[in-house]
Amino acid sequence: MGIEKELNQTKPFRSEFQKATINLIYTHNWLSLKMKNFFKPHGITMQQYNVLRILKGANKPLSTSCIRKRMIEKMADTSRLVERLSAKGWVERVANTEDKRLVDITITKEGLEYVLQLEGLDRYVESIYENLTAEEAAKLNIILNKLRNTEA
Amino acid sequence: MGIEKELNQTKPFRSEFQKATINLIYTHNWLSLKMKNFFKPHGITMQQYNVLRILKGANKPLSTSCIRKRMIEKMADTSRLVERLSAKGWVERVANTEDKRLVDITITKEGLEYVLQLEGLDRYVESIYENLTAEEAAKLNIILNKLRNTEA
DNA sequence: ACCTATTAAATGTTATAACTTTGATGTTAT
DNA sequence: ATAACATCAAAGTTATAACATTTAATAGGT
Repeated sequence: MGIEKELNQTKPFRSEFQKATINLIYTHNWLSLKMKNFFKPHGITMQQYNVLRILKGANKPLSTSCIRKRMIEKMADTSRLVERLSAKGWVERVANTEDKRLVDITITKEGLEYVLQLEGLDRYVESIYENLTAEEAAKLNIILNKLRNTEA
Repeated sequence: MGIEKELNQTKPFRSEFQKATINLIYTHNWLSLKMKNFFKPHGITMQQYNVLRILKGANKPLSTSCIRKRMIEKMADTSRLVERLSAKGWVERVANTEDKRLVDITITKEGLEYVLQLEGLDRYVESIYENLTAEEAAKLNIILNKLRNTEA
């Protein structure tokens, strides 16, 4: 049964494809609720954390649009998201000298410390997946990539 | 590579679990963008469609909280969602006589016609999954259910 | 019967995702 | 060189998801 039961569904799914659609949305919801609750006491949203991690990983200034391209969930609103991070003192914005349309965004020392302080996240993520073996997680990754038609 | 490449990521993932987390969020986003674009020309959101389908499947009046429990994405705001459906003439609200706290919500004839008119959705969903075999979709469902620790 | 706790729906509020427009640069083709 | 087009960030607007509060009704314990 699984998902049908959780949604009180009376009729079986028409196909495994239809079921997978519901299952993906439902599981994403289940997962992101957990993640959100993890981040909440730290005073940061998943999106904001994502941007800080991108800047940390890049190790160089990135433009707003460049950040958006790398975000897990693309947002039309990256400008204001960065604005909020800047208000918290976690990033700095400097106009790019070569292309005046661009704004170079850098993570500050405070922002870096903030991200590092959240390292407990990795352990938390592992704990979420306690029901799956590494092989199953790998299989999941392969199937999701194949679904989106990219190489595994 | 797969997801790392799509996000311009420089460093590999720490584990298949971490990768699966990103992959689930990213794939959900990819999927729901497709779904949203499918629904948009029909003047309805995924959430609203979900509620109409729940009412169609139930074949009897359901209370607001009952609908919320069956929704793929639970919303605190089901009251107002139903209100919007009612404004469009797709559902009707009647106070429950036995328990006056409850509101019985029924799908109207117009709402039913509206849902039926969207049946092309099934074909569209199948087309999204053209990269996966039915076996792979089934495997995906089993892994997702196991992740959430429900029977497959 | 009475008090308390619980449940349901609606409402008020806030933050933000989604969409659109604007204005400033930059690029390309003629 | 210039016109047409493309790109980028920011700002305006709107709809709504998220959170908290309110009001009403019911259930449960004494």
